[in-house]
Amino acid sequence: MRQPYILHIDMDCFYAAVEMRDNPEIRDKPVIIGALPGSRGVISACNYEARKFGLHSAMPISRAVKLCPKGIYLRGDMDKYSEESDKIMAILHTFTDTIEQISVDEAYMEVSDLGKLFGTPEQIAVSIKKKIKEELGLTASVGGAPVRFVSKIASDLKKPDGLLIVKAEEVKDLLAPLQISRLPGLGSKGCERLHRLGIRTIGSLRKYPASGLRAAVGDGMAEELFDLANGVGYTEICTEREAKSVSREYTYQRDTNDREKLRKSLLYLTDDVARRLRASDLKARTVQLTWRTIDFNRHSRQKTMDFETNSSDILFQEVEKLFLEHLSPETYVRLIGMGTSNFNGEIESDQLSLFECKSKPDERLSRIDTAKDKIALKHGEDMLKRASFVEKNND
DNA sequence: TCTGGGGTCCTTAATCTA
DNA sequence: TCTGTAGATTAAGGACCC
Repeated sequence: MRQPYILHIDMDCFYAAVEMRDNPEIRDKPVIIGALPGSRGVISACNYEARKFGLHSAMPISRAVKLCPKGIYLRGDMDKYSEESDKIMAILHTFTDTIEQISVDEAYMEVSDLGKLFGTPEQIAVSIKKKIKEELGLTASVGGAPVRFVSKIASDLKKPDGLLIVKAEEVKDLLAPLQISRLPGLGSKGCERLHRLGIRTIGSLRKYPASGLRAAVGDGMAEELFDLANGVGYTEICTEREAKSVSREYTYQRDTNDREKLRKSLLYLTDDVARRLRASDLKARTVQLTWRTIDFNRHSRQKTMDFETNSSDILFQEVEKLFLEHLSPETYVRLIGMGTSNFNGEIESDQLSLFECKSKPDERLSRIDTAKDKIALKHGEDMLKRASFVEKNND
């Protein structure tokens, strides 16, 4: 049987790198992409200059500003990054179609069959890096291994602009000294549990008595951890992935229990989700209302309908029912969101739902109070801009 | 002190159904 | 028809990932 070999391609601080390429004057400064100072939010990406100040992705922006007040803070331009991402994927597709895109800046590719055409995995990795650099002015780190998660660890170990090719017989030695947090699926909670057992490195996990680990984390989890520690993991590349849910959420700048404001936000969010469902030719059976209370706890209520839809009106009716039923007027909310899932059924795109046929566009828009909102909705402006507009005007 | 947004998958409990 | 049970499905929340 053919031995798989997988490359993991990961762009270096992607959003920040695109901005630095397009604005050379900020190249040597700390560049932070994410929420703007003064607002609620976190860092999406930052460059290595910013990291020197202790900044990292997911850090609250308020903390980032304290650590690095003179940084260049940018909201970021997802459309631009998405275009760049398409170009990167196009470069990867010049080598093979066995590619699994994980996010805008990351992908796995299977290269074991490409020897005759493009050379060894190392030669392919070098070519990919060179092409991305020459054609897009960006750097990528590439890791290679017979197993997916090891290729990812490899690319990560050599960041930025790195390359590490791991042979099958080298996998165990590479993993042994690394922290268990490098393993996929082990986040802060999982690591804490293992740390309590005295397990800190992947090597020590490998040597831990099986019975003890089973008792601590359960049979299934223990088996999976042993596999990972021994370099055993997924090798399949999934070239096509179907969405299982589509959702949208919004965090208020100030916590609120204003029913009309919450309802209006839900309407915007639902309309956005429904639009995306229609664009993807999807219809959902399950509707979910999500909210975050001031203690930062998340809550959700969902309902599965006996029919499927992508109609804004019907989805809003359902999510509004959940809202009225489960979110008490006394509850202060910091985030509200709606989601859809359960896309099982066959799509008949020419079959509009009964409700949608009956509902004229202007009737839908009449739910929204201001003329400005109507224009925004018609022109498909970004939902968050609209939501913050409503927020400002309601405050 | 402060903690986004959009996802996936897993666990657990409750409910439904054969 | 009643009861118990096992398995499937649904709902809610937790953990994780980028």
